[in-house]
Amino acid sequence: MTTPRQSTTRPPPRPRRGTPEATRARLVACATREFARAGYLGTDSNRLARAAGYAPGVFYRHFRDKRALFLEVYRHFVEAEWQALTALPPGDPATRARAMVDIILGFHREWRGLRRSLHVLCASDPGVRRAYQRARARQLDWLAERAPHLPRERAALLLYLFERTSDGVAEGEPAALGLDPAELAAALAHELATALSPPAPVQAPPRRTRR
Amino acid sequence: MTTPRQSTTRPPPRPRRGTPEATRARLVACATREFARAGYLGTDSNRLARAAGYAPGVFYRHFRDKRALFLEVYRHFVEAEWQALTALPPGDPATRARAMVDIILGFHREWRGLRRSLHVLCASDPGVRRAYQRARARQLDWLAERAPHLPRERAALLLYLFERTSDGVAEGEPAALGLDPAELAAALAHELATALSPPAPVQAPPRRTRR
Amino acid sequence: MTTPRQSTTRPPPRPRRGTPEATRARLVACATREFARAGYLGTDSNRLARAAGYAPGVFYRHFRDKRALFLEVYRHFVEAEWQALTALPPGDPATRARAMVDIILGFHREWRGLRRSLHVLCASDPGVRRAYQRARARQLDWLAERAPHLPRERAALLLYLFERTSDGVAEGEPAALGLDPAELAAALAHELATALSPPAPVQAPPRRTRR
Amino acid sequence: MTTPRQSTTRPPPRPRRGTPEATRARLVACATREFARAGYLGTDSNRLARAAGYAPGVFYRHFRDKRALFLEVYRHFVEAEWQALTALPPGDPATRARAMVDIILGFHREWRGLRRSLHVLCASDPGVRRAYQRARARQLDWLAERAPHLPRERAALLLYLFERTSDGVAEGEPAALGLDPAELAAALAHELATALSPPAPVQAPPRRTRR
DNA sequence: GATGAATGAGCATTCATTCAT
DNA sequence: AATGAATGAATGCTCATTCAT
Repeated sequence: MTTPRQSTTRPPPRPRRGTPEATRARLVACATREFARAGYLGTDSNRLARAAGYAPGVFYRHFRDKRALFLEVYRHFVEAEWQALTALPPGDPATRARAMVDIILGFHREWRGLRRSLHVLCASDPGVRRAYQRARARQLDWLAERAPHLPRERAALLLYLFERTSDGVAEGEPAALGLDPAELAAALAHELATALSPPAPVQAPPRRTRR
Repeated sequence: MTTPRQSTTRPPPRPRRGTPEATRARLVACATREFARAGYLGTDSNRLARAAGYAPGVFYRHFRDKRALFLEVYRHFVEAEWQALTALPPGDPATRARAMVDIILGFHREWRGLRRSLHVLCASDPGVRRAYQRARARQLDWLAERAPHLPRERAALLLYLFERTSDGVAEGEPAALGLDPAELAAALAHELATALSPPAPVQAPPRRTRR
Repeated sequence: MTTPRQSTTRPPPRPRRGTPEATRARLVACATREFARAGYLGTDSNRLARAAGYAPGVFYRHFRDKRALFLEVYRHFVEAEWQALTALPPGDPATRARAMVDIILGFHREWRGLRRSLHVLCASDPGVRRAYQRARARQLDWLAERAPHLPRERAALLLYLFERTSDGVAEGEPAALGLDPAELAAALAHELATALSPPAPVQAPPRRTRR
Repeated sequence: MTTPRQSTTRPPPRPRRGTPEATRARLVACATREFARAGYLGTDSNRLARAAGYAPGVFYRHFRDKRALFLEVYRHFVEAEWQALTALPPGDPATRARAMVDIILGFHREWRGLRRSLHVLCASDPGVRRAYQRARARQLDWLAERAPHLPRERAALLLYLFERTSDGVAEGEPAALGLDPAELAAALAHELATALSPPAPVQAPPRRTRR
């Protein structure tokens, strides 16, 4: 999942008594595709194992249950997005912000099915909710570090805004709302650039420091 | 559902040969509680009927399936929130914005369980997704009318921001993120007031790059 | 059901507090159509009442249960076929036999759906089985009277042959078996004519008593 | 089902991780008993699995649904009857005919419950109807081959006569009709012997109008 | 007599999970 | 480690029948 390309991968090469790590990795990789395609509720654990070329029982030797596998998949997703974002070369805030927006929107669009599954599980499983919130906290810490002048609450709003908007765009909501997705992306980039910019340099005349 | 008070109502008074409308209403009311309590996936149609004091078969006389009932419940929720918001007395933008934020946060907190169910369904049922997007479009239209100077894209961002933040606050995420919910609410109110205010009065010279 | 014509009858005129007999008759008439159309298992008792323009409860005021209604319908069917057969004008055996075959085949074809329902019920309900056997005994008595020279066992075989063949033809089995329905009908008529004919008048020399 | 003996077998020995074939076979065997005992409508897939000593889920690993299992059972029945008939030693027509009648009557009596189920399904399920007609066509072909002088239509009548009469005898209809089952069987055997006999040996000049 | 809301046992089917092999 | 047959609780839904109005 290093790349969001939803490769039309052929049936996996097939293992045969591999290392636990390899088996686990294969399960995670295939589950990612399955969850993205059919959703968490639409995939049964037998299929998950079969998709990776294993018998049903293998699944439970490597994961406590279906949820645990999903959490692993989610972790990978977060990690991949993270990598993509932090791999960005330095540059002026506007350019960087734009690039980040594109990455984020791309991830959300590409892995829409996974995001849906995440919503289902966050809404129905406290454990996943916690894992999700942990990831969120990590993002917030990162953002706070990058923009020390930004109040933590405002940073949180920014994250929320990004998350919800990205999901909405990925789901095609702009069309349903009569909006231009490109405009939405631009507005998002603008918000991010503003937030990441140094606090408004010098003699900001009246109180309009806000953002 | 005129009030978000989640009354810990005891087993419903119990009917006995009521009108179809009354039965339907009772099913909707009890289902609201059940969905809020146990979640969409945590109840089945039999239980929903029993919760309202009926036998399982009754359910299918009034609703095609569980989803149809949920949509009805959701419609009620949207309507109630709507009523509460539009019932607000006029006043200066800041005060109004604050009141609106409180209403919205209140609804989301009170009906957290319902919101979770909504997320589950939006993520797994295209039909509910559509219904949800319709409600969203309606809100956007309303906002656009109230703040004609606000570009539609910005209005959409505002809605997204509100929705996600409200859900987050309702879920207790601020604590997990080391944030002060009151601060978050204040920031939200500030955004709303700004958006609803007339477009920046006079000779705002150069720096008004706002976003 | 005096005539097998499957009239595309419009929705019944609708009653309103009629005599018990009229209601009962209406239920029987409409049930005949419904059973013929959707089969016994494919028709639920509510629909049966509704088809006749009544509420579900009415049904049980006039019939003990669905089965009882079917028995009534069956009785009508038997009666109608009977009437048609006994209404035939006298004539030479061959002509009469042919006419009878045509009547019987017509009835079975027209009321194929009803026959199917009869098979379902005969096979699963001892009560219906008994009613059916009673009707059969009556036919046998009639035949025995008409052809006194015919051993009762042979008469029974003739009845069985007619019943099964007529059902088969009505179901379109000849096509599936590579047979000509007309030939089948002719053969049937031949059997009947032979059976009804006086015992082979004169000096039948060898043992070729065959029928 | 090699023998029609309806052994009053006790609860099956019980398996424990058998091969799919063995499980399937066990399901078929037990379903045969269940269908014969309680009828097709009188059992459900859960019961069928339990009767074979399995949990409900097992059923669906081996059969699409109850109907598919029944078709399998029916196939076995047809096959068994077939085997019994074709295993008959050669001999003179009359003796052979008598033996065949006895076999057929025996099968129908022994598996009366199965035959009832077949009637139910033929009358309510087009798919089973087709399977049934295919079996019928096969029998007809066989008969046509054995008795090449017999017009196909007459052969069909013979099959129909046998089927219906055998079912009737198995159901005890002779008693209800005041008939002697032995006589019926004899008459049946006579018909068969005649049909199977070579076409009337020598100089039968005029009277052979019989088809 | 007629109504139709309500009943509730029943049924086909699924699927996460276990465990003997 | 891997297999896959087996589990069984759970779920959505139907429909013959009842009975309060």
